[in-house]
Amino acid sequence: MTNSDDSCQIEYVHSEAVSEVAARMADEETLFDLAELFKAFADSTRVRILHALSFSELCVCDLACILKMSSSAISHQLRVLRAQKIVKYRKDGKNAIYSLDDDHVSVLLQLGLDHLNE
Amino acid sequence: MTNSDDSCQIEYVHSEAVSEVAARMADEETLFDLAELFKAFADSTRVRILHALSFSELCVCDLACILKMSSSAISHQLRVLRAQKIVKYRKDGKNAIYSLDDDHVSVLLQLGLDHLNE
DNA sequence: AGAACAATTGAACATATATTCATATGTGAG
DNA sequence: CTCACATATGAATATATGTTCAATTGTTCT
Repeated sequence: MTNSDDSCQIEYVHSEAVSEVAARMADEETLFDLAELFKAFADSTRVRILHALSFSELCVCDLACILKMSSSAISHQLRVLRAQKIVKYRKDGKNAIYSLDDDHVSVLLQLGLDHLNE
Repeated sequence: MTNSDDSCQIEYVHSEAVSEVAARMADEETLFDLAELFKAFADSTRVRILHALSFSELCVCDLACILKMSSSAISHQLRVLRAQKIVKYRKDGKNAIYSLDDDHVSVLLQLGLDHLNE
């Protein structure tokens, strides 16, 4: 006998584990936001930007120079990173000096690298 | 005088910081792989799968039940997670029982949640 | 062997997104 | 004020990606 929800045949699966896990799941909005956060790290240009900023604060032009990309492309990506509060910046004359927003960011990057090297 | 590389006007930027950072940058391949890793976390379905697996090992059908999605959709996403060695599985009769591959995964998820709650 | 089920996979479609190009804004120098 | 420059932004395009649907594989049970 299948459940009316065709994606869930409750009679056939590990119902104890399922109900326990279902009860402990964080709300969807939180997990959605978490995915949005990881999306900010999910692009090689942005990862390179963050990796560069883990060594020193830098302006848009510096980043463009280091990554050999246009300032426009960098600026678009910094917008994504700003939106997730992953980087912050201050204005210094014509320049916008960017830096990592907090320690979580370096730690996340390092943890990712650790995973790759396991 | 601008550099021949139009994305890099070395005379105008913070050349000390730029050259120091450029020297310390990890190779592009590593950073590309790091972005690929984060991509695996950059989707709300996959985040929900991983969050669920952080409580208990589960088969595809269990996950479909918990997330109220088709087994096919879940399976496609598990493929992405397997490719990054984020989840592992064992066969148990008709079922494939999935679990998180290592502790890094839970730590990454938790660190992400910490960032959201700051 | 044949039926039922779990899981996987390929193709297709719809949506999201990264870069480019053109343009706009704001700042400092002359 | 005007020019040069740094940065930001909107539109457009090309590419990547998530889900659905259909079909396949592999297992258990009779």
